[in-house]
Amino acid sequence: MSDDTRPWEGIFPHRDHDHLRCVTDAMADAARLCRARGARLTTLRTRVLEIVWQNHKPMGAYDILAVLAAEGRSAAPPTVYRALEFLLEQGLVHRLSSLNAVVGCSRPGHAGCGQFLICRSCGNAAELNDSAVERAITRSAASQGFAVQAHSVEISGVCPDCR
Amino acid sequence: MSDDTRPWEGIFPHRDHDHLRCVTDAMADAARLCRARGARLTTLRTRVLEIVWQNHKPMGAYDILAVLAAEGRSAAPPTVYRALEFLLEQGLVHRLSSLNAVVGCSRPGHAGCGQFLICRSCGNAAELNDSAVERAITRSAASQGFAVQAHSVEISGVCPDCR
DNA sequence: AGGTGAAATGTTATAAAGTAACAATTCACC
DNA sequence: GGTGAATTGTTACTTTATAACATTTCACCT
Repeated sequence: MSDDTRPWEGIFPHRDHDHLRCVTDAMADAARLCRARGARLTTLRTRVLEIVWQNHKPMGAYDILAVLAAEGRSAAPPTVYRALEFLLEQGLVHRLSSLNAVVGCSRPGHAGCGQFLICRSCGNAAELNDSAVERAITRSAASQGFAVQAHSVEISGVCPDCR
Repeated sequence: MSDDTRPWEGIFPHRDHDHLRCVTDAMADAARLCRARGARLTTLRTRVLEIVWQNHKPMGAYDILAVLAAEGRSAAPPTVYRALEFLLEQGLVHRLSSLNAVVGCSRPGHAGCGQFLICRSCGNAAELNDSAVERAITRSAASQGFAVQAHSVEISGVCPDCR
């Protein structure tokens, strides 16, 4: 079964996973996608994306701002919100509205907006992309005659490592 | 098939539905549930619930505050947030984090936290309670070894009336 | 009925999250 | 190198939410 036909399920970030790999992959994906689209992944936007990818914990705009400020970079709220706006448009990060925070997209360039498992203990979040969930939601809305434009699924609980 | 075994699907609020009935039912349910639980549904909390039920549009805390203030009642943000905290605990309203707003629970006293269809055109929101969606989410989380404590499903689009 | 303590509400102040508006700078393109 | 659009800097502000403490109300007891 090819990677494109099998529903992609995702994995909760393990305590001992190779996170450097997460970061380098994410940055490489971002660069590739933006180049292909003619979107400008500037220094600032790159840095904000790196900060978001520091770990798998959803990060608030003001957390990002604090990191930028600590680096001596001139930064105010709009600096961060505009960079995030770009990254959201490009599908490089996702916004978790239940946390007022963003997290790196683990599968940029692919369709679907994912489901998010958020651990209340360690704070990590995992992006799933379960086609059964997507289908159930699409069907449920369709049964009401409702035209879906976007949806968010945010699941709060305790991850395997923390149990 | 009884009402308890059939998955309850919900209905998007129709333009011409009998809204007075929505309100009286909701207030009666709330009174009954709180009495049964020994929870104190005070005058203020009752009034806030009525305001939330004015219509099917999710309402922000400061919108509620404005209504209370217009009625001459002494009100500040904590007044509203505390009333909402109570109503949320009792499952009488739901919070839609994508809108920073709350909406009346259309099936108080029943399990499940529902899925929400939010119309971008008219602003109305409908609570569904699709067991297929619930099941898909539960399974998806379980496949990751993730213990679900709560989840939210917020679906944005266009309702049947607005199409 | 009056006393008592916990729950609820009032009040003031402040924190946290997000945006508007305009100036300065950078960058792709010519 | 010149030009205009996109990006970033900067200031000020709006919206959303909470902390802390004072006051009032209410169920419960005697």
